[in-house]
Order: sequence, then C-alpha cells, then structure tokens
Amino acid sequence: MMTDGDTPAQGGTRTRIQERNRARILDAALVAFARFGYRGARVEQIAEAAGMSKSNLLYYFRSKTEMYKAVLAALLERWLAPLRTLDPEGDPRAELTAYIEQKLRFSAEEPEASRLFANEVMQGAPMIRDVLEGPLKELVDEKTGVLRRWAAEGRIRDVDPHQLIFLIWATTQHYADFAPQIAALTGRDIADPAYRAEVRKTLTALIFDGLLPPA
Amino acid sequence: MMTDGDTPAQGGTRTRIQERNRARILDAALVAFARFGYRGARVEQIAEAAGMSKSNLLYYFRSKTEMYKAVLAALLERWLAPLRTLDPEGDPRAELTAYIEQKLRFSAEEPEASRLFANEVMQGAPMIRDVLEGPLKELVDEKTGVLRRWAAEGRIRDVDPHQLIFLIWATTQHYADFAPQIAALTGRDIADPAYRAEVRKTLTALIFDGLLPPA
DNA sequence: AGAAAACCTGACCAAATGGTCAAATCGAGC
DNA sequence: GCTCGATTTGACCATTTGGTCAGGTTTTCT
Repeated sequence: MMTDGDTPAQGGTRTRIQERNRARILDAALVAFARFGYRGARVEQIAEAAGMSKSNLLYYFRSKTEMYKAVLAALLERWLAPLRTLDPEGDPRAELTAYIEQKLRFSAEEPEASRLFANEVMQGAPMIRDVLEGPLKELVDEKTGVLRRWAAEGRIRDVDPHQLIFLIWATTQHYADFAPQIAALTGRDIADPAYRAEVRKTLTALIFDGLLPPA
Repeated sequence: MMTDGDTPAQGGTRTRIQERNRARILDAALVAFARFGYRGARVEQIAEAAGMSKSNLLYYFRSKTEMYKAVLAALLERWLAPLRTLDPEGDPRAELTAYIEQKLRFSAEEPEASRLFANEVMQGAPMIRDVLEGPLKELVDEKTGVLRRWAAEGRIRDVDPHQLIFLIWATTQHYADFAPQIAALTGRDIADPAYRAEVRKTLTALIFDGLLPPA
C-alpha cells in the first residue's frame, strides 16, 4: 500500500504501467523543459505530449518541480558519462578523439538533453549546483590531473586543462544547443552522421594540430 | 500628437523621459529574458526592476512580445559587430586574435546578452530566424570566403571555415553562457580581466598551435 | 470470482499573468 | 501661470496555470 501523499512506488517496486508512464512523462518533459525552460514549460502540454491527462501526470509526479528534478537527474548521468571513460593509461590523441566523438554523439542523439542542461546552467544551475560543485567537480579535478600529467610527460602541450575541457564541451555541445543557427548558416544538422563525421574530423584536426600551417 | 494605439514616439522624436525609460526597461528586460526566457519572464517583475509600474511599462511597450523584439533587435547588432571587423587584408593570426578578444569582451561585459541570444536560438530562433538566414548568413558567407582565401594562400591550414567560426563562437560564448558551471569548477569568472587574459592566451594558443607537442 | 490496490478522470479552485482603461498628474512652451 | 499633450497610476478583467479532490475504472493477486 502507498503511504499517504507519496508518489506511487516511491520506496520500492514499480509496476509495468508505472515504468511505461514515468518514461513517457520524462521524455515529454525533457522536450518541453529543453524548449521553454522550467518556468516556460506547461504541465498540461507535457501531459498531452505524454498521452495522458494532466491529473494523471500529477498522479506520477506530485508537482512540476518534482518532475523537473527527475528529468535533470536522469540527464546528468548521461551528460557526464563520457568524461569518465577518459583513460589515463591511453594515448592522449586517441583518448581525446574518443571523448570528442562521444560528446558529439550525445549532441546528435539527445539534443534536447544538451539544451536542457544548458538552460539549467544558464539560469544559475539552481537545481544542480550541488552536483556541479560536488560529483562533477571531483570528476573534473581527476581528469584535469590526467591532462596535467600528460603535459608533464611531454605528450601534449602545456595548456590549462580546465580550458581544454571547456573548449571540448563548448564546441561539441554547440552543435546541439545552437542547431537552428547552424542549420541557417550551413544547412547541415549534427544528427546527420555524415556531418557528424566531418565535424569530428575538423574539430580534432584543429585541436591537435592547430590552425597555423606547419612551419 | 500620438497616433492612436501607437507606442509613444513611434514615428519620430523621442522625449528625454522616453529615452531614459525605454533604456531602463530594455536593461531590465534583457536581464529577465536572459534568465527565464521569453515565456518565463514576468512583465511585472521587469517593471519593478526598471523602477516603474507595470501599467507604465505597458505605456512604452504595448505588449511583452514587442518588448522582447526590441531587446533582441538591440542585441543583435552588438552580437555580430565583432565579426564585421575581421579584415581580409590583415594578418590571419592578428585578425583572429582580435576577433576572439572582442568576443570574449562581449561575454565579459554583456553576459546577459550572450545568454539571451543563446536562449532565443535554443528555442528555434522563432523571432530572429530571418536575421540568421539573412544578414547573418551574408556576413558569415563573406567571412568564410576570407578564411578560404587565407587557406588557399597557405596562410592558415585548410579547415572548414564554418566550423572554425563555430569553434570561436562556442568557446568564447561558453564563458558567459555557462558561467555558473565555470565558477563551480574553477572559481573564476570571465568578468575578471585577469581570467579573461588567461583565457584569451590559452584559447589562441590552442587554436593556432594545437595541442600536440611540436614534432 | 472478488477484494484490495493501483490507476485514471473531470470538476473545481486559488493564484498569477498579460493587458485595458479612465482618470489623475506632470512638464515644456506660450 | 496656463494649456495641452506626455506621462503615470491603480482599479479592473479574462485567461491561464499549477494543483486538489472525490469518486469511478482497471489491474492484480488469491
């Protein structure tokens, strides 16, 4: 039996129906929050997109905020998973290329997730500040350490590792976050595998070899 | 005398009071729209931030939409001004360094403007699509031509010029748009001139010379 | 089958929101 | 200091929004 005032299956088992409906809601909510932000998104519209009544949606998530938090939580893991795979033992060029490719794939396959993350951070990260300052910072600290070691060993140039990571984040996410602008200027879309391959090639070339012609 | 149903001074002279109040409103609106997006921003809150009643604000801008459009219009010129200065006759390295510095300055001095622009584009650029496809595309086409010429002359490597521009946009705007994340991870702020100088140095080093150690 | 729990709905509500309007006040030029 | 348009206000309104609730329907388990 459900405890009073709790979301269904708060503490344990989850029905098949719950599994399905929660997933539908989270999908629809991701799209809505990514497009309009937390304030701008409308609960009823999310319910409609999820194929159910607003009342029923509020049966699964007791409030808009709770729904938003759930979407963000599901998002964060996928967002920072790629960085985890950066292997200190590997070859810098191969490792960073693989990392860039993973980030580009994320932009291509989950552009809404990328946009929602951007939106949340742009608003001051009110809901995920503790994640940024906690787990994310720890992970980034670890990986900047790796980059510093590579630099010390002469395997890469000695650049600020934070800024290298920011450069990779910025450029790869840009193709999801600013997709309409890119479409307007080039007619291309990162969802197109051919374009994604081109982008990865150009990006890695720029990052590794730079813009200036070989001396 | 004002034409019926028009915004004050629609067609001509603008009183000192109008000048001052319109400016106040646009400032407050920029902050609000940047933070919450079009839908999420609240007219009354903008009015309060501008130091006037909601009724009075609506005397200057007949609707939220009109106000939003005015903010965007004022924004766009400042956003794309730096690219205009890229001189085909100049030295590639000097020109691009200057461009990067201008974009970084914009991120430092007008982070809200950068964020609002990002927000609008992320939502599909509903209000400025025609600008992206028109004037912006023309300007970018012109400048990609310059980059292509530089490449043909062997003054820079032969990389896709669109992607080079996107890389510069993405990395420079990142410091404004994702400021909370950068603060959480590094404790720095692009508004700090010292940090801005560091960023410019690292960024240009990466872009021009790449990450791999000299052979 | 039948009971209990899970699931779903439509009516309803209080608060918030964008916007209108008539009237009061202010300010520059005569 | 008067006049007329520019400016400002507060009361008011229709609509939208997030959320509640009592009760009905379906699923599940024995």
